[in-house]
Amino acid sequence: MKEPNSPDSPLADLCRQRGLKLTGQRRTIAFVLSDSDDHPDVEELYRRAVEVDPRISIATVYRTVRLFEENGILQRRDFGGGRARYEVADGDHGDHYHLIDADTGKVIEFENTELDSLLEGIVRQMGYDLVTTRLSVVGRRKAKTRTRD
Amino acid sequence: MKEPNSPDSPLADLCRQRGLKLTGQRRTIAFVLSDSDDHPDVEELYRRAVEVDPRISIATVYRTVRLFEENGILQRRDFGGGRARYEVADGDHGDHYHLIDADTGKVIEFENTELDSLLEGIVRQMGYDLVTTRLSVVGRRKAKTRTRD
DNA sequence: ATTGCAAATGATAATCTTTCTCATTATCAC
DNA sequence: GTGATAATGAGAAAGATTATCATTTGCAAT
Ligand SMILES: [Mn+2]
Ligand SMILES: [Mn+2]
Ligand SMILES: [Zn+2]
Ligand SMILES: [Zn+2]
Repeated sequence: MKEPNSPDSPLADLCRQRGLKLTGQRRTIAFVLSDSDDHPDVEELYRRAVEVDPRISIATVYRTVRLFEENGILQRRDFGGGRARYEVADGDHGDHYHLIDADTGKVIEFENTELDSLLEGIVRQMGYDLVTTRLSVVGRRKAKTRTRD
Repeated sequence: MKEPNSPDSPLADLCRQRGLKLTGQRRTIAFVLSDSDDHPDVEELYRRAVEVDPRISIATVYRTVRLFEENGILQRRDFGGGRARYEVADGDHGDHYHLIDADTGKVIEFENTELDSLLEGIVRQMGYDLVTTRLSVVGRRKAKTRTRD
């Protein structure tokens, strides 16, 4: 039987670069993650992975996101819904923050270098080196025009 | 049997002001919270409450912190340890942020008005009103002097 | 002070997310 | 290809929080 030899996803390559064993399941999950530009939780990743390869278990998804996070491939996020959410570390965009729409739950990303350096400076002034910034703001869309009753 | 008529804690008064029924358990939990200046989780609150009044259950502590949070009396915090932590809203100090020592887990509070207004401005510029800021930074203490091996 | 009723409590079961266990399977260096 | 080793699948287990329900309690009206 011939292998189609389809090119691996960027994350699968990263996986190999880190010396991690590249199993079929990891290849699938890496592909799904490379293909995502949102912030899926494990349940959602599992759904997407099963569509690519049905012989995958949710236990492996849990294991894989943990492995990828420990190896700097993924970033874990907490938007307060009780389940961890993930996104690719160093995708096309670098470090960024998240604004969550209070009414819809929609996640909007933003960057701000002034915020970066302000936080860095505050922490330094307190005698610490900044390791991690965990920041998300919840906002409600401003009504630009008053809606009539 | 005469009641000592001990004065209620600030939080118990707040509880009454909000029209919440002031049970013995709530009085105890309110006292414990008023007496705390750290960020205890429910398990820890339960331990402290039991020392004041042993006839209290952890279910009631869970219920009460939720009630207090819904009524703006408590603020829930997430420092990433898997359990929610609580502190009095509008204690002697107003809104503040948290720096967590990466090595010891110690929580250090800080305020910064520049940070307040920068976040407010960023969110406004994106067309939203700021509802909640969820921010904690993890830092590692800077070694001021090199320790010899 | 007593009564009555709605609300709160205690004990424990259930839920939800994540991790662990262990027998089976697959990867990859040789 | 073979073998050592690591990964997987299925389900149990863990840990935090919420739900259930019979019993108790606060408190407002009498
Ligand atoms: Mn989801
Ligand atoms: Mn604790
Ligand atoms: Zn993001
Ligand atoms: Zn605090």
